[in-house]
Order: sequence, then C-alpha cells, then structure tokens
Amino acid sequence: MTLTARRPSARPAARREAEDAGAERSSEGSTEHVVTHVRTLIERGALKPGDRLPAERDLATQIGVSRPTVRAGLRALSAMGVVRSRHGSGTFIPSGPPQLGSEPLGFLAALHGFTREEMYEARRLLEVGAAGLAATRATPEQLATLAEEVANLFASMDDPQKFLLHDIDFHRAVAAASGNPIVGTLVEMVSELYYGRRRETAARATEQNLRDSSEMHRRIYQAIRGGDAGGASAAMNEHLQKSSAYQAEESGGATV
Amino acid sequence: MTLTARRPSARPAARREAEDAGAERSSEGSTEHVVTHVRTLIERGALKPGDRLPAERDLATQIGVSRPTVRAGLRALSAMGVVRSRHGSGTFIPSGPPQLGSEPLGFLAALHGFTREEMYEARRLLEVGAAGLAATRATPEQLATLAEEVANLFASMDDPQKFLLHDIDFHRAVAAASGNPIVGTLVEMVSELYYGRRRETAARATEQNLRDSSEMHRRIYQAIRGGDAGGASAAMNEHLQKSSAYQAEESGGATV
DNA sequence: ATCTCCGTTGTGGTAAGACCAATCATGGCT
DNA sequence: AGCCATGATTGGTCTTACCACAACGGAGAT
Repeated sequence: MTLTARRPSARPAARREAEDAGAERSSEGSTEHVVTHVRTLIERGALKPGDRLPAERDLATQIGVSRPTVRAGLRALSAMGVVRSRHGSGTFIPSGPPQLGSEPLGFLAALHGFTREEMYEARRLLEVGAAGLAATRATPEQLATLAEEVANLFASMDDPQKFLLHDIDFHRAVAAASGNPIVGTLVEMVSELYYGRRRETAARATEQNLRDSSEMHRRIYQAIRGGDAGGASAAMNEHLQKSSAYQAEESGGATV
Repeated sequence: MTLTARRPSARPAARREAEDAGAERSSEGSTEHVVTHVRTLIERGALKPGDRLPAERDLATQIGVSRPTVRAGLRALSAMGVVRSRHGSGTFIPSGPPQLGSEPLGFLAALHGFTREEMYEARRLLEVGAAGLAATRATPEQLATLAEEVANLFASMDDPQKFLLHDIDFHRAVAAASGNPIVGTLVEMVSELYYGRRRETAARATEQNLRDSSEMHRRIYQAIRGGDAGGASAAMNEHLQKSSAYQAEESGGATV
C-alpha cells in the first residue's frame, strides 16, 4: 500500500523519436525495426560472427522501442539462427561455418508430410553435386577429415547409432569440402532432418548393410581424393539410391 | 541504492502446473514449451495448413505461461515461416506449398559474404537435378505453366526488371514440376536470395543477353516436355553457367 | 602471496496488466 | 434490402517488476 505510486496518468507516448539508425522503412512494425537495425549493423560491418550484440536494454534505447519489442526481434533472429542468446552472458552472432538450423524444415516436414524418398532425393541432388565439387577442390585437411570419417565408419559397424553419426559427419565433410558455403548449409539442413528421422530406426540396419555402406563411403572418398569429379558424383549417387532402397526394404510394406 | 522497496510478498509462482499438453521436455525454457506445444498440435494432426491457431490469450492459459511468452514462441515460429500472424484476425498456418523464407539465408549471406558465383553454383546443383526430375514427372498443368513462363520471357525482353521476375518464376515452376517439395522449397529459398541481389543490377543486361536467355529457357522447357531428363539437366546446367559468366562480365573487374 | 569463496553487477528470461490498432461480425438505420 | 456504425475479438506494443544465470572482483582463509 503505502505509496506505490499508482500514477493514473501513465503516458506511453514518447516513441516516435530515434528514427535515425539508418534505412528505416516506414511501413514496418516496431519489431521489424529491430531486425532491420541488426541487419544494418551487420551490413555495415559493425557486427561480425563471434561478436556480442549490445544488451537488450541498450538496444531498446538505441532503436527507440521497448525491451519486449527488442526481445521479439531478437527471438525472431534467434529462430533464424542469426543470433544465439546465452542467459546471463549476452546475445552473440555465432562464429564458425554458416548454419541455418533444421527446425523450420522439420516443421514443414510435419506439416506437409515429406516422405523418406523425397528426403533422399533432395540429398541426392545436393550431395551428388557437392561430391563432384569436392573432387576438384578439397584441401588436404578436408581430405584428411574425410579419410578419418571413413575409418570411423568401419570402426563402428557394431553400433548402428554411432555408425549413423559418423555417416552424417562424412556427408557433412563432403559438403564442406565442396568449398561452397551455401551448399554446405543446405546439405547440413537436410542432413539434420534426415538424422532426426533415421535415429529412431537405425537399429534395424543389418551388419551387412553397414559393411556395404562403409565400402561405398570409401569409394566416394577415393574418387574425391583422386580428383575424379565424375566418379565421386556417380559413387555418391549410387550410395544414396542404394541407401534409400535398403530403408524401403527395412520398413517393409507397412510403416512409413 | 540500498533499500529499493524489496517487497518480499510478490508471489508469481503458480506456473509448474499445466504440464500435460503432451511430450514436455523438462530441460526447456517456457518459450520452447510454446514451440513444442504447437509442434505437438501439428504432429497430432490438430493443426493443418490453413488452420487458425488459438488466440494468444487462450494459448497462454492452455500451456500455462504468460502471454508475452506465448508471443515469443509464436514470433519464433513466425520467423521460421511456420505460422503467419494477421493483426486483428489471428495466427494462421500458411496454406499452399511449403515455404522456408529467404531471410535467414540473406543474413547468412551478409555475415559470411556469399559470392555470386557461389549462389549460381548452389542453384546449379539443385536446379540441374530438379530439371531432370521434372522431365520425368511434370504434369500437364505444370508443363502448361512452364510454357507460359517461356512465353512471358520472350514477351518481356524490353523490360529487364519484368524479365527477371519471369525468369525467377520459370525456375520456380521447374522446381515445382520436380514433384519434390523439399527440392522446391530449397530452390525457392536460393532463388529469392538471388532475386534480391540481381534486382539491383538487372538493368545492365543487354537485349542480346535476354534473347539468349529466353532461348535457353525455351530449350530447357522443350527437353522437360519431351521427357528428356539428361537433356533437361544439360540445358539447365548450360544456362546457369552462361548466366553466371554473363554477369561476371557485366560487373567487370571492379564491383562484386 | 596465493587461493578460495561469495556477493555484486550485468545480462537474458518470464510475468502481469494495460492500452493501441486492425479486423470482423452484427445490428440498427436509411 | 443495402449500407454504415459499433462493438467484440485478436494481434501489437508499452511499462514495470522480478527471477535466474554468469562473470567479475574483493574479502577472507590458508
């Protein structure tokens, strides 16, 4: 009770100021202002991967909106994978390779019922090309990573779950070796979606499957190492088609 | 600074209830609860494209969090393209083809400096495959759409901006004709990024460029129509490589 | 002198209530 | 019957307050 203010005259107002932080579209909501503001900072070079954004309260005064609105904008950026917030520490722009996050694709999959065949097909288009590019561009380090992942595959034929992880890692490495970050990002996105599904059924794979799979990966690696773009693409194509066929068998005519 | 009220009474509490809406991970923040809740609704089939979500205030009571938290979750979903809010009307799940939005990719481009060549390369990988698939699967309606877009291209050779729009539309149509929604979504995403950049420099294209481009699109269409997967892929490949080369010339040795 | 512990401080995370703005449906008026 | 005003519904924003986590730094113990 006492004197908890209770000012009945609360005047919100005072908001149409601070319209100067560069490139303001007038037809935008306040939340979009936040997003475009951050985008402007990025395009100006004021924000680079690994940097920390100003505190939410500071951003709020800078842009001229309230903190919840700033939070809404940051939440949107976070969902897009552009920033990552760490409680108590701050909001950062992720360093490392560009990444898009597979959650959006996962939602689309749930909404539109993407089939396993469609996922394999999408992977095939991307990764067949990526393998070809990798054959002509892979650096020695990337080749070493690929070789290591092939070894890991052979070494984990007794554990389907571990095998699956290394499987994904190999394909990721191929995408990275393509030297094209956009391709790498797309492959990463689809691979994550694939992994999320495959994880549940990986245990059904027979040891023969895993052996064949390891061998196919090895052939892909060798083609890439030899600079044989056509061979790498062909090997990747064969691998993904066979894998798709294997899994169609596994699930029989019943489940999806 | 010492005695700032410090009212010990405030009892917000009352939140660890309502933990029943299915599949709750305990290690999640409240905002993630909202996202997983919606995801659960989708996976249950309670929400399909075109449906309207419960009002924010209702969702808040259903999930057991405050409205700002619900808004944060919805904002995240909105940024992912999973939902779309219309002021005064409600929050909906977009109908129509699956779509991912190019904004995240745009941010990544700004952050990591994707080059035009990399964009063309990514498009090439995806669309060469998409063209091949389209050749074997395109429905009569899709073929009609493609034919129409080719005609539009020839008809707008005098207006580079309009030409660019139809150009994008044609490639979108090819992706749609591939019959694979994932491929369609990815192509859409990269194409939008491409369009956003190309728009600024499209005016530099010579009429000869546009004429050549129209002709190449026509050849792609004819190969698809003829069911010639190899031909369609080859034509698309040639088209994208030549386009990339043209634009490298346009910008000369100076600008990016 | 060094190390450990703990509090201060800054940061993101959540909550509650109020009001604004756009939309839509409904009822009364013409 | 048709048109327009009005209210209810719903998303959008602001304000304030408090909680939770993390890093920094000083005080005490060893």
